[in-house]
Amino acid sequence: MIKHEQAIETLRLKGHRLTPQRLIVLSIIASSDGHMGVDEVFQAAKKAYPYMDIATVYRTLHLFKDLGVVTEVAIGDRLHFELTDLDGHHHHMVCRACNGAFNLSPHYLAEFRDTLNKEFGFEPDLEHFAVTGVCIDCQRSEFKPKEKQK
Amino acid sequence: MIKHEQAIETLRLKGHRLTPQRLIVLSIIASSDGHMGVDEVFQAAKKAYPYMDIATVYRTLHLFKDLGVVTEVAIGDRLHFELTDLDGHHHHMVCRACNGAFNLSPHYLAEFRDTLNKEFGFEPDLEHFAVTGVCIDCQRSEFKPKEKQK
DNA sequence: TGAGTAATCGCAATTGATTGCAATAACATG
DNA sequence: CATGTTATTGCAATCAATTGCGATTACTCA
Repeated sequence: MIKHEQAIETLRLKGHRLTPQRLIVLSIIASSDGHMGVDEVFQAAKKAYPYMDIATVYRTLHLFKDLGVVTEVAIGDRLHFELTDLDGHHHHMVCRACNGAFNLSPHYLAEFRDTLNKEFGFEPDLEHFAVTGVCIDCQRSEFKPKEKQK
Repeated sequence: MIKHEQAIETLRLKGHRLTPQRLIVLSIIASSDGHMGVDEVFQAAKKAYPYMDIATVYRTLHLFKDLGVVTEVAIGDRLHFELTDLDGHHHHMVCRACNGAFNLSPHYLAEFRDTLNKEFGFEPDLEHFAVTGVCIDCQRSEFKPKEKQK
């Protein structure tokens, strides 16, 4: 759990307060291996601290995101968060048919970034990049138009 | 206004009804040269048809999007729509500092698509693609962290 | 042309996410 | 350790977007 410690240190260094709410949210995200939906985080946090408020969860996750501690991923039409993968960033391919998320190594985006830089001077946000599409399995099982998860 | 007619034909062919609400929303989008915010469309539509409901605007825009008549672009944290650029698709680079949207020709994405296809069998949705980042002007005028428009 | 039917609409309620504000509590300083 | 300052919280209100449902209306076919 070294990442956990590093994240706390980052908070202190940037002058943010170490509140129990923040530590709880951090430990929840850190103890999950994949990405978590906001409500998942909220429900888990309420178990540890019953007064936890959904607004605090959102504010905390956004703070962590701005600090680079967590990464935001849009899955379907909902926000998900995961601990930032410090050594070995990865991106996501999200299937709009099954909502599955697949990792994509940054290597595949490097060329694209270079081109935008050279041609337009545009610096794209590709650190936390997710591209939607249809995965190979859902392409095979003759594609049914998207259905909302609820 | 040939696009306008084509869009109406598309509606009929797919068995959708030609309601005044749909025709109004279509003409509003068609008469704008760029992309419009949902509320912009709504306000304009109410002038032509005072009973127009915001839910109808959203449903109509989503229908048009599914039919490929309009293209959805996320600018900042809000949805925008524009008539689909049939001959000569383009994508967007959206600056998160000034919220400006710049066109990007599909050529720059072709390579990326090919790679995902070959490596993973993943078919990305790049027809209506927008990448956020910081434009060249905002990079120069020493970058101020994002501020929400409201 | 008129009646039947299913798509669509308007309204109200709901959802996920954000924000204003007064009360609270984390940290710095003495 | 006590006190003051200010960030942060909890709550409620709000926002953009979506949805359920009964009423309406566009279209089909006799």
